[in-house]
Amino acid sequence: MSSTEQGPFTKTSDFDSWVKAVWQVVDGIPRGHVLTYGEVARLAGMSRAARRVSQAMRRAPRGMKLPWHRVINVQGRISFPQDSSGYQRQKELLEEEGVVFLKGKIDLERFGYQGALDHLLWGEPM
DNA sequence: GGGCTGACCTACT
DNA sequence: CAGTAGGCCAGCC
Repeated sequence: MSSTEQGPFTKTSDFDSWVKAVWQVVDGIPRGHVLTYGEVARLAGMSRAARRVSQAMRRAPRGMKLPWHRVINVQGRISFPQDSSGYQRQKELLEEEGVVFLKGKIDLERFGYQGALDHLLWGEPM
């Protein structure tokens, strides 16, 4: 038993399996909510692979209709350059679902998974 | 094999 | 709050 376990995916050949796990996690994000790259990586089984989540989503087939726009960075911001078409497209899709941008940022306490659970337990803040 | 890039994250200043 | 530094690791040259 190693004390420095990193996860079930230690070989490159396992990366493809992990990619599919990422697709499932992203596909499970409810409308109107978001997850960070790090959260998706952890839920898929590799806590330190936040940077690989974008690779995984880019590999997804078009027909899958993956809700890629519900994945943002831990700062609550969209990870595309602000002047890119990808940024605009992602922001539109999210606002269409009721996600609110405040000064270019999304309140993770409110629209993230953890935030949703907290609201159920503690009630709506404000 | 080596070096660079990137839809990232944490910690520190 | 902004900026920096180190860590992460698959993919591409």
